[in-house]
Amino acid sequence: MPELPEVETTRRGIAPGVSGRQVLAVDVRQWALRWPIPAELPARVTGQVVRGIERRGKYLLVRFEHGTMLVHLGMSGSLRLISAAEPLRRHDHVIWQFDNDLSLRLNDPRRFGSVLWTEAPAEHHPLLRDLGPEPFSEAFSAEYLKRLTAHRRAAIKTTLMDARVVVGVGNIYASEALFLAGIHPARASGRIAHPRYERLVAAVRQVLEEAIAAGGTTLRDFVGGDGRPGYFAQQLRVYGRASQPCRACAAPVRHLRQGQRSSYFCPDCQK
DNA sequence: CCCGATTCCTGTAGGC
DNA sequence: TGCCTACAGGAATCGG
Repeated sequence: MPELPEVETTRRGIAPGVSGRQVLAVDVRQWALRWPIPAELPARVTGQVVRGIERRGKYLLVRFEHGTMLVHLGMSGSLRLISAAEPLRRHDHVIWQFDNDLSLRLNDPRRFGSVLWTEAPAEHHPLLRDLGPEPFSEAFSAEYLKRLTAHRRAAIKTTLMDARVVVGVGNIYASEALFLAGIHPARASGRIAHPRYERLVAAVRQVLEEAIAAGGTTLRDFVGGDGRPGYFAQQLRVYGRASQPCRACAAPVRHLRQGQRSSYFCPDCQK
């Protein structure tokens, strides 16, 4: 599922093929995604040259001279850069045609993704404005987490997945990071000592780095910009491994439901 | 302010 | 074999 590593993998996969290229046409076949695609987007983007592609949290920012296109992959979305001659697939919702005979295609069976357009500074966009720090930035620190959660009773797993706290960490990597940090997913975030937050910050970074290196995690839909799946699923320590032995201590991994979401943890390694 | 529940969507797996 | 239900999950939004 597209969390930070999958979005970053996508960015790295498509950036070389689209940066500096001109958009010849935009074909929207399904306007109703998580948010409606702005009606003016094809006209705004057509004819412009891609200046570069950045990432903010799970959003891709496609920079043009006169604005920024925001792309979010939701939970089943993928972007592939392929030959313009390739036949369309089911759930290919948006097709960008470039001047190098390549086309970028957004495929999203569940349509939780979004494609938006803004001419204001992108960081002012309502969907980006309240985002927390990037996990690899200095702003994401034990001090920051400790202060932010001082009086919070919500479970740390839920807190980690809140994009206002830190961006990019979804359901899979939240479970993985908490395992690495030795913290129980249901522990109240306000009751975690500073040294344990130090471990958590390092764990979040470690698991995201490992996943990026593996090209992301593919459980079902995800493919990178080149159409290949990610291979981090094989390295998952607890996610999806209920009743299988913990890779550290062999105790059976447990499953827990937190706010309609599945969490996985080792009852011996995580307190 | 905080926090948990609900909501959008489709494909798939499991039960009977 | 086929029907039905549960589940997967990012994240905005709503209600307490």
